[in-house]
Amino acid sequence: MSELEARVLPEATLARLTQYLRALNTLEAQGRERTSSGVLAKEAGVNPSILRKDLSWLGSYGTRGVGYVVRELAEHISRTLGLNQDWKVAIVGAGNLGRALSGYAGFTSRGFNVKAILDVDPALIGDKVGELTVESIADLAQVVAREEINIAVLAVPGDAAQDLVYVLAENSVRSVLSFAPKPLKVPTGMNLRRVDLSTELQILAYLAVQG
Amino acid sequence: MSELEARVLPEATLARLTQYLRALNTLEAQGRERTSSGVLAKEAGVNPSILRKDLSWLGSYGTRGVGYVVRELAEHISRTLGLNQDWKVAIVGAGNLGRALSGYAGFTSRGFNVKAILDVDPALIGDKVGELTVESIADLAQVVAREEINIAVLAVPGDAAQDLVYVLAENSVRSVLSFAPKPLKVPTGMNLRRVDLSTELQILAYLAVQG
DNA sequence: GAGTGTGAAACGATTCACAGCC
DNA sequence: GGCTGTGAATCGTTTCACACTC
Repeated sequence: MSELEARVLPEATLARLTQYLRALNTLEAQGRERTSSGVLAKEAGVNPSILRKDLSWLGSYGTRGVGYVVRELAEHISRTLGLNQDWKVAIVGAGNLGRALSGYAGFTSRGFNVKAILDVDPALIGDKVGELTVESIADLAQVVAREEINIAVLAVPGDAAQDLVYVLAENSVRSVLSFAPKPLKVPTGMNLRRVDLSTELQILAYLAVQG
Repeated sequence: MSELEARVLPEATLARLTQYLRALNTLEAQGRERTSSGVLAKEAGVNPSILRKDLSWLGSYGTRGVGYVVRELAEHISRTLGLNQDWKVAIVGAGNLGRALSGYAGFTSRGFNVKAILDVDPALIGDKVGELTVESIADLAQVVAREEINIAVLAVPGDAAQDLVYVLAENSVRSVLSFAPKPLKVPTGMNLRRVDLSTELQILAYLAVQG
């Protein structure tokens, strides 16, 4: 049951790097050319110590006694995260959530382009969603090839999700973000991340009871 | 040691308990009355060892050499998570995401009821979203009181989110699930959890480059 | 024999604290 | 003097392994 894959960056570091990037953009928008781990950490909502440790995975990009050059550091993190290339996203599932995600700003920024939206339901196929037209999941292979999809977002009910993971894998989609409430098995070589909204609510409920 | 010591579940355990609950429901739907840590762990996508350790926080509810009674264990986890009470949810932000969430099954199950949806934009106020009518954030205090809201879901742009956290806190909403891309400061006593969709995509992008 | 419950070991992530450099 | 970069200490989580119970 090895999760395998020699991963260069620790998972936790990876998640924070995206926050630093956002914080650096904010600082740059404010006209700041340089920053320090203290300032940046505050903006990103973490402590300076872990920030420096995280950055040390990328090599030495700061100057002792001075700090970091905002643009330089942002560029370097971007490159590390693979954000200097274009990502083509397909949304699988054209229900409420799928439709909302297809237009969601967080999904259409920084190199992520939603290129297609698909569904199984014949009643939905042909519908316009923003600039896209809902296509059939039966045509997934063609859609993936045509749009050169490299990331899929699964916004379908739990039962359908597992099958779709395999279909996507067969069509060389190797990165999937799932909103299905169930844990999914993934073929080796596929990266899957889950966002589980009802789990989040349940955790809040517990914390509220404690509070 | 002390019996009076507040027993707080580790965060990681808490997140998994919700998965066990879902797995138990699946098993119950299959007509199974009893299960073991092995079977349950497989269904929940974790290893049996951590499952037993997690359950040990709740006390001893299994039988050695036999396993667990499905319904009994589910009931016990439910109670621990505070799911035996009713939770009244307000969605703040009636854009695409807010609308989608208000009808999302994961949000309307297991004791969570979406009771209100609010926005700042006068153009949206009065709109129907499912059975709800969009109300003004200016009326938040009344809405919270009227519907006895105890959880808020923030589906607004990043800049608006921080102010809203304070407004919610002033109105005694102590649990918030935020979809804003920024880390937010929270007043003491407030529980906030974040779902950051663009971070998830960025992590996938990195993993894809690695793989 | 089967499977739980739990100390102890291993692992991983965070924080501390300071040497090194500007 | 100020701030980075990083080993060492700490803290939290997961895995192991086995005593114990049915």
